[in-house]
Amino acid sequence: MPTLRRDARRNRDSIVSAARQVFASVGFDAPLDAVARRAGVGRGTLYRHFPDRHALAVAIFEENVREIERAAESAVDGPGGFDVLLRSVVEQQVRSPGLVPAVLSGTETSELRAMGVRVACAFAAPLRRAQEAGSVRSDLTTADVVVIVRMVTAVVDAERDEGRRRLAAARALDLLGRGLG
Amino acid sequence: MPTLRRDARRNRDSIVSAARQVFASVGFDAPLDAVARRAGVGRGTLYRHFPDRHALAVAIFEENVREIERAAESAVDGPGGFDVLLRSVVEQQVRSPGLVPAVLSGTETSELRAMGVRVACAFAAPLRRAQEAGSVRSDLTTADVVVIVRMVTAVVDAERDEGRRRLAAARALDLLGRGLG
Amino acid sequence: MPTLRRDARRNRDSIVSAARQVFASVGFDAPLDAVARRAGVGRGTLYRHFPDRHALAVAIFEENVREIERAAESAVDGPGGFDVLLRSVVEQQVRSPGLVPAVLSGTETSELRAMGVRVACAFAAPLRRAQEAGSVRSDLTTADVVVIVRMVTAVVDAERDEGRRRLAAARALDLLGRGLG
Amino acid sequence: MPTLRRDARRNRDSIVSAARQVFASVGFDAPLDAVARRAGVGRGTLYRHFPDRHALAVAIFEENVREIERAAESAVDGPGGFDVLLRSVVEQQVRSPGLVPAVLSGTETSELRAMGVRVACAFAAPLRRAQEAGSVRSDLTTADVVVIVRMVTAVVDAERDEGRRRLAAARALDLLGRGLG
DNA sequence: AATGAATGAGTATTCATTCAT
DNA sequence: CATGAATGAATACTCATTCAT
Repeated sequence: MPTLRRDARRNRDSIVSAARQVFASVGFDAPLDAVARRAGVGRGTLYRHFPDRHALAVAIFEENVREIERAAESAVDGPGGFDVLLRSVVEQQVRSPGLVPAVLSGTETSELRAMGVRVACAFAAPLRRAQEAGSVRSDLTTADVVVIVRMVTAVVDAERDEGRRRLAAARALDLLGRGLG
Repeated sequence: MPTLRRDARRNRDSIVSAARQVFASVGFDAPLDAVARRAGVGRGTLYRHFPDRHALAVAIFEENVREIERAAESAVDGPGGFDVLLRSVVEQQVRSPGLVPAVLSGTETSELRAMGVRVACAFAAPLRRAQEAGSVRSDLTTADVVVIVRMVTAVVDAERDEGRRRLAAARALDLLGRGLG
Repeated sequence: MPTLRRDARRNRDSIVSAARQVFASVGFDAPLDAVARRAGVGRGTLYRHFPDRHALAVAIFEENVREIERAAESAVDGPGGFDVLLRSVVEQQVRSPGLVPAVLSGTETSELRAMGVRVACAFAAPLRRAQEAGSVRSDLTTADVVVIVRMVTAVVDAERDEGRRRLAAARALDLLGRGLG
Repeated sequence: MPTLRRDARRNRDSIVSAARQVFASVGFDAPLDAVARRAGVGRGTLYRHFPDRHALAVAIFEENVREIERAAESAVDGPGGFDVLLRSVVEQQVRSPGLVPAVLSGTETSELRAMGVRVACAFAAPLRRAQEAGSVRSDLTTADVVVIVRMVTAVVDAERDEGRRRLAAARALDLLGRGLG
């Protein structure tokens, strides 16, 4: 469905946005009704756009991934691009609570797996440049980057309050950056 | 309940063990019925021992924490004790899948918080010794250790198969140990 | 609506034909959506032509009844006309599966009742001729003919496959024709 | 489940009885809620006993078939046993409206097929005796008997009112008994 | 006029929790 | 005490019908 009627598009967007908020405050197992209500649409409309909860998670992540891809394109230049990109991804996680269970329960899904690949790809160039500049160890792969994001996200998601989430993220990045030794 | 009739004790243990298995294979949101059935007890019995799902999670973690405390006591001696202890905790996570949602959804609970503290305490002496020996950076706190465990667990729990979980754990520990730079 | 714009007419026909197929394969309680989709029209169009499921059933039966009336006109001549007509009606049932629930649930409707009357009328002349020739017992009424059709239909509709439906019809007609004694 | 707790048994029976009434007055597609309500039990109880609508139909038919089997046992004696048995089955249909859709929609099911076989078996001895006495044509099989029952049932179920149902049954039996010729 | 998006009432279904046996 | 039957609130989901485009 590349082209969607204007109003349908608006509804779809409302729903995804509502899902973000509801999942953030109630959890990923929130009633889908609550999502529909907050989006201001009927049950059926929700179901038309997203046949199940998982489809909703995919849509949310899709937006996140796209944002990461955009960030990757802007940040390609210097050797510090990797760090900037990583921090922007972490910041995204700080502001998007409640999605970890979605990731975990859906690891199997090919869609989510594909998104992981896209995130890895987005990091490819900046990572290479940083490694060439010597600011990142040379055996780090893009798969490792995804792992790193996952680690930070886990720490972040242990907190509710945004400020504390940001603090937790910083500490996690610090531990990761300098190593334990 | 320090003293429990022998058979009641056996029931309780069956239930916790069943809960481990069920949560591992179905997920933490499995029907409690499934737990009771696998434990071979009636609904009422499960209910008598554990008023709700959370109590079950606490009981499971209680066993885990106790195991950690035991490991901490055995490993106090050398400067490598910290590393050994950390690895044993990680190994425990490798073998206990499906509990992350429990941790995440229950972070607020005082019981779980208390267990975090106990884990931190268990690490206190080994950590201090490792820092004195210079094998671990001196600004690392026991709270950081809990954070580290959380990070590794998140990576581990992205996999189902035990072998892959162990591999994932190793990579996460490697990233953490040597740092990104 | 005797006069209908050419394209509207085509739409209407597509819908009735689609309804036949869908009711046959899914059952009379199939979603009307499925009918619209198979007809290649929008929901609204289906709705314009047929305000509800019942109207659709009526339209299908209307075609059937008209076919019976045509058959009756061609077969008026000989004393065997009754038998030929009855067999052609039965053959129609063999080829139109899934309509029994429609008949049953809609017995009350005046439209369907009227159609029953039309079927009875179609049989009037052939029946009289057959009775005069002595090949059909004289106390048989046209109402009985409708009953007979219903009986055969019930037996036919217990089968899915067209071949078996035809076989079942033959057996039912045989039982009816020769009596049990 | 050969032995069922006394109260559970009572509930089960209430449900089947309620289902009979509800299906008779509302139709086989009545909301299951209505059945539960009329039985005076909760939704869950209905589901515990009967996982779906079909299971309910099977239970109803089971009672019917058992009644037929009992009738068959009492009526074995004379050559008129066949006729008596057939009439008692027809009378059962007269008093159990609304089940035809159930039969039709479930023809495929092995349970229902098995019940058809049981009905056929019940008729075996009486049929043989009647054939030996010459009161029933010799090529009639027990499968034909099931067909006959189906035919009568179809005619009966075209009426709502019990009196008219009985009348319709009589006419159908008459047509069948004497044949059309 | 045709389309298909939106609506929401109606129904199915699950499962935590209570309670009779 | 243990059991598992019963309950019903909560939730999922479908689909007839309306209506904006």
